[in-house]
Amino acid sequence: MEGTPTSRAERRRRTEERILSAARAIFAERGFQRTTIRAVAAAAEVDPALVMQYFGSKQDLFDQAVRIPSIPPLDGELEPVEELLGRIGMKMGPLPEATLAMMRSMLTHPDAAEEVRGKLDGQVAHLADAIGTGDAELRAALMVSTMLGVTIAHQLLGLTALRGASPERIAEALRPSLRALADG
Amino acid sequence: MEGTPTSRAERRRRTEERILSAARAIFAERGFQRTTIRAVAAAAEVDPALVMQYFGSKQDLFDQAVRIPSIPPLDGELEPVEELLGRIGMKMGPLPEATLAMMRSMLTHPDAAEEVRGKLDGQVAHLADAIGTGDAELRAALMVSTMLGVTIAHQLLGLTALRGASPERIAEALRPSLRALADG
DNA sequence: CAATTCACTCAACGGCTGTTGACTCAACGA
DNA sequence: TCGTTGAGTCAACAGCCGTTGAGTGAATTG
Repeated sequence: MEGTPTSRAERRRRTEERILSAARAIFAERGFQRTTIRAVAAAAEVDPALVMQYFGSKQDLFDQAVRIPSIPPLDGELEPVEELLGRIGMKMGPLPEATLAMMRSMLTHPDAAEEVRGKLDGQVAHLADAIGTGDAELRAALMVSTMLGVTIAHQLLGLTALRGASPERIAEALRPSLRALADG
Repeated sequence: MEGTPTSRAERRRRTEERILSAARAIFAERGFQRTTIRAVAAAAEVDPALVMQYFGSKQDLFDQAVRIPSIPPLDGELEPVEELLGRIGMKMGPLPEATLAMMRSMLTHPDAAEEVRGKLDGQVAHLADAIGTGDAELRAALMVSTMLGVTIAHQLLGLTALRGASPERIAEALRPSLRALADG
């Protein structure tokens, strides 16, 4: 009926995306070590060997599945602290699976640890520039660490007191705390 | 020369402690999954089978090595927020290896996750009582999450900006932020 | 001293894992 | 139409892991 609904290139594209999607989900749920090529393949309804053939190794699969689009934080235009405080809510909402996978693995997978550390160091430097005064770097690091801790407690650990709270309420309650760090 | 420097009971006690110590160190450094009975045995200079014989299973070894003395938080006497803020410094200093092992594993080992979640929930409830007003539980949870985040960033991830900072400086910089959460 | 207990070792099993190479067969190009 | 490409499968290998059971020899007990 249709003229080739499944070209070879199309099929390949879709299968690759199915594998990447399954990988993201399972990496986010179980972390790097406990994620199995076989489990990813099963979730993608594909033979395990195909995953290897397409992505080379488990580590390569992790790299490609979990690579974050990495929206550069508006380089050049120095985002003021105020606007960052306004964005808190977004960071509390449902995060991309790639980010969750990274965070899930960062304490037990050295590569993930280095990747996250690098990204956080970048955020710290960016924030410290916007703050400027005295021990800006330390306070910026504490702001980033705070966001990290709340995200972990909320999304990864599921602290009881946070499980029912909406991103907006969390962001609102958190704002004075972060402002106290941003100022002196 | 000496009269029985090594009684049977003594030898056993020391060997057990050697195994537990090695287990704590490796669990803290690599987390549950990546820790090998063989690696623990090697570090304790003992046959892997002996670890099994003494502790039953890897999970049991983890439980016993990582069990925290669990100083009850002075039940009965409601510790005021002020005193807790004073204790921040201690929590930033070198933590017991058992605690580090627990934290290292909490994102990838369900049992560790539940244990940590339970402990943190307890701290939240305790703190919320001391706060009292309005949405005390949410703000208490954010205080605990902040401490968690800073500890992770400092001890487990090694954020560059935090690596050179003394516990006292971190505690001092953090205090206004936590006070903002404790008040309205 | 003889019998027993027990700390400790040795060698192996069975399962799971990442990874590989040979194979099948439908889509493709000439 | 026919040879080639390439998506996808199948079966297996090799290594590591938790765990086990039989064994050894020194400390203990009577």
